[in-house]
Amino acid sequence: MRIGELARRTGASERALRYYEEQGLLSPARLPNGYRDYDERCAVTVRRIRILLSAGLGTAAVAEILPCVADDTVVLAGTCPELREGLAAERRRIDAAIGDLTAARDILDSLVGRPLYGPAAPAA
DNA sequence: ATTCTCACA
DNA sequence: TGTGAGCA
Repeated sequence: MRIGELARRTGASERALRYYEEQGLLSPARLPNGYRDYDERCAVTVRRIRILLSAGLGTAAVAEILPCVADDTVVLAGTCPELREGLAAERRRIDAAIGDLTAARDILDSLVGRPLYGPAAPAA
C-alpha cells in the first residue's frame, strides 16, 4: 500500500509517516515510480510507534525499543535487558517531572488563595 | 488524483 | 509537524 492508505489506516499523517522513516523507524520499499510501498507489517509498526511516542519517548528510544516488541503490543523488556535500565530511568524522569509540576501547581494554588497583587502590600 | 522532496510569514 | 511549492 502507498502512504495515503497507511495514513488512513493508522491515523498518522503522511508527514509523520515520512518523518518516522527519516528517523529510521520504518523502511518501506520503493515502487519504480519512487512512491513508498508499505506492507502490512508497517501498519502494525506504525501503531506501536504511536503508542511509544504517546508515552513520551523520543524517536531514538522508539528505534531501540521497536525491535524488542513481540507480535502483540507488549514490550518484552526481558528480551532486551539493556532497555530495562533505560526505561526505568525514563520512568524516574517522569516521576521527577510530576514532582516539579505538583510543586508548580501548589505555588499557583497558594497565589490564588493569598494574592500577591491587588492593594499595595504593606512596606516590608 | 497522488506522491515526492524541500523549505519556512 | 503543518503547510505550500513545483514536479512526475
